Amino acid sequence: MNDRSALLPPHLAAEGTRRRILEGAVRLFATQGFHGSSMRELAKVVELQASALYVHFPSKEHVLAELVRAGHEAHQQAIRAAMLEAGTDPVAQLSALVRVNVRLHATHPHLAIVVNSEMGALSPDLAAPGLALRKQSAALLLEVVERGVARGDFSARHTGVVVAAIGAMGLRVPYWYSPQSGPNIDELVETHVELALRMVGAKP
Amino acid sequence: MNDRSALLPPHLAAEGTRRRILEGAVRLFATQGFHGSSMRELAKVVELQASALYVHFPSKEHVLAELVRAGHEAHQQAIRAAMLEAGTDPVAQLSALVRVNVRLHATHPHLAIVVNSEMGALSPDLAAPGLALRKQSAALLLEVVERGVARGDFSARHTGVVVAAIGAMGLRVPYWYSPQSGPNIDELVETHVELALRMVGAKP
DNA sequence: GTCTATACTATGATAGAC
DNA sequence: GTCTATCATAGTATAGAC
Repeated sequence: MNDRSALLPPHLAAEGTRRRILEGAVRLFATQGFHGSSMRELAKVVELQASALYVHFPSKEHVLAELVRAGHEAHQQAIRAAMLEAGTDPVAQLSALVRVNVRLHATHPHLAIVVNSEMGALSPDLAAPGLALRKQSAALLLEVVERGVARGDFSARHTGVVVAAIGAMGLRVPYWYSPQSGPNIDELVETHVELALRMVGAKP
Repeated sequence: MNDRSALLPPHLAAEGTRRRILEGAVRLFATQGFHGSSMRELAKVVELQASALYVHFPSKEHVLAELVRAGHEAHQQAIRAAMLEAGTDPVAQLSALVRVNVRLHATHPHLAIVVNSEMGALSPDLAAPGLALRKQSAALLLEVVERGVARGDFSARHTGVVVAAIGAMGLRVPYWYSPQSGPNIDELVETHVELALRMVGAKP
């Protein structure tokens, strides 16, 4: 987790105070958790009175919901773009998915942590859209791997476990990676691509 | 996460009401988080009044601390036993570490989730012992992999990233795995061993 | 849009009877 | 060891002035 990395994806539709609130919230929620952060704390970070927050968001939960929504949207958009460029080769498709997933998690660690760790604090209604996108991404990764196995490009046997493991290593990146004390982001990404290809048993 | 799996490791030194409190707490903290659970909720789960909890633990934080302590101790004990049986072969050592790590996470999912997700809620004093054990386990895994590379058994290049990825896939197991809807635990464990060996580029 | 003031509730924790 | 009753504080959220 690096303090200088982008807090929010660049295309997030929020400006001025609303954006500053979201930036404060993503840092607070990532480090202390949603339930471990209060509206008063958030107000202090953004240099407002707590009551002023309610002009921009109807509740604390809606602040989290907006972060989770933005995170999932950025993720889905990145995946979609990557897949369009990847062609039909399973090796290229898997590489593209891992590449974009790890890069996003490494460049937006706070948001990734909030999306991954704090989504359970949302009511079912507010969590549903994110869960749907998540399911979709997982299914896409599984399809790519199973198609690779069917074509003979990959040799993995328990594809469900392999896909979970590939997802896991990307998911955990924001919890340990720092561009200061490790490889740069390009090396991190390409190492993960190489790992994923080994995990599915891609023909060398 | 499976409701019927063991909530606490069998050797935990707690009986009677104290143990029931810890069992209720590990379920509550795993599903709602430490800050998302109240002492009144915990009391209701254990069928006590909230004030009775303070006879057994001086504070809510100490309940969490005891869970975290027990989790780390069980983990370290299991790793130690596995390494003693593994001999000097890096392949056998890495296999043993992954095997025991994944098995523990799969058989005690609630405790694993609490240890991994809620430790940040502890004050530095109460978190320190756990952090030390964690660092030790991570260092051991890194040593095994680097020794394997030095001996020519493994071919991995960025060992730090590879070790983080191997740890990540084990860490995430309790968040997705269910013995009902997937492979049994033995298959899960052996699949992870195979994945880890592929990740480090073990000679076939 | 932001402020001050405040309502209302939930929370961690304690006191004292049994 | 557990109960009822209670305290003190912190929490989310609202009202109304500017």
